[in-house]
Amino acid sequence: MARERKFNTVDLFQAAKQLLLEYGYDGFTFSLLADRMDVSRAALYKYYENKEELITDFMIYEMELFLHELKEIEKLNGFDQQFDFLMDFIFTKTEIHHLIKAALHVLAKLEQTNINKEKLEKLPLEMYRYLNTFILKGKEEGKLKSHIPDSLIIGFILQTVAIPNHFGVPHQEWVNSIKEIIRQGMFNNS
Amino acid sequence: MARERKFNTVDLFQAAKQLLLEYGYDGFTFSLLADRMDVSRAALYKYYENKEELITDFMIYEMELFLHELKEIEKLNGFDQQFDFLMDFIFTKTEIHHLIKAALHVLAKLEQTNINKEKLEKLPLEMYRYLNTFILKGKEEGKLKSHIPDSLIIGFILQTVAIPNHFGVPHQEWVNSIKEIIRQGMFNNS
DNA sequence: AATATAAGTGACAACAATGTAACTTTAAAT
DNA sequence: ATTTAAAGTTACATTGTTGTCACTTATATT
Repeated sequence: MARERKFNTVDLFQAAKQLLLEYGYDGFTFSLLADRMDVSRAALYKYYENKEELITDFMIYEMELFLHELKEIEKLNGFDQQFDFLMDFIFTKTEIHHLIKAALHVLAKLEQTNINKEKLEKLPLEMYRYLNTFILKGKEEGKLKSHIPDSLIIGFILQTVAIPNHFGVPHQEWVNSIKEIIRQGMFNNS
Repeated sequence: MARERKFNTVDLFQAAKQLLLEYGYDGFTFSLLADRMDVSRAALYKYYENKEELITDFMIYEMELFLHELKEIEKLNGFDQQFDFLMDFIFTKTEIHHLIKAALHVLAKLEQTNINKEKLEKLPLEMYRYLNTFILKGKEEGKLKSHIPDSLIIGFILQTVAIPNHFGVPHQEWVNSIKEIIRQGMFNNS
């Protein structure tokens, strides 16, 4: 008994993602999104009470997807292979880093009453906890230095994707160098 | 023959800095700044044509200050001491990292006509060039691995200040661990 | 004391985003 | 064919920022 929908949620999130990466959280508006979806602005209000709710919904979707894909790591044996997988994986998902940052930005402003707040707060922690088991494995296998805090190891690895390649070093060389620094540092052994 | 000024540029920049870090570039408004300075909004327009001009002026001031203080590094002898100085220095100036990011954000939107554009573009490069001589020294002394791109080494070091310390690791342990990772990596030698 | 002039203010129009309410359209169910 | 209800649109009031202009205030110079 209802009319056909002009757009689906996945397409909407796709467009929202592009706009968020292009304009940032503050630059993102319903007008922009409505235009891009060829739909009236008011139509969006049928599904989302406001910008916050739409964006938090989108972020939860995006981070769950990321976490789901990350779990492929379990299929690999041994820490070394998993380390390589993780590094390559996050470099195919550089956007997630920006989105997580945006998520923190949103969280700071979020109304206490927002339904999504709790869920959105949990997801980064879940990711950390998940990666933590990976770190633990590395330490148990004697691969990772045991005296370095787990959270720093995780943060360090995730942060590398945000290093700006101002001078256009070729991607593979860039990634390989980063892996080497993480593994053995940038100093020569003396 | 003129009335006394209610505020000076340094105080203004101080307030602007706080507001920028608190609200981000987009959240920063003349109303906010005027309120904080106990001055009418229109008064600000006597000195700056718009938000862009004020913020770019401020950023140039801030980055020049940073660069100036960084040059203390020249008083130290040998790469090892300079490395330590640099690491400690950027950790006393974590805001500069956010400001540089904001600067890039501004640059992207800046009108071609903006007088400050050229100058603002040059400063990060100047900083890179300056740090580059430091990197070169490390390579010449045989301390730094010569096959890792200079720009990555610099970016890597600068980026470490942005790693979020979600779990509140004590500052000194945090910084020391970062130094160790940068120097020798997070893997055990095998 | 008079004056010139920079410093500062208040008020206005223009613009854009937000959220809502009354309306129209479409298609499935009866 | 009629009804029903969700999908979508148009139009409006509200809010806040922006930039500008005419105006007032204060002070150094004459």
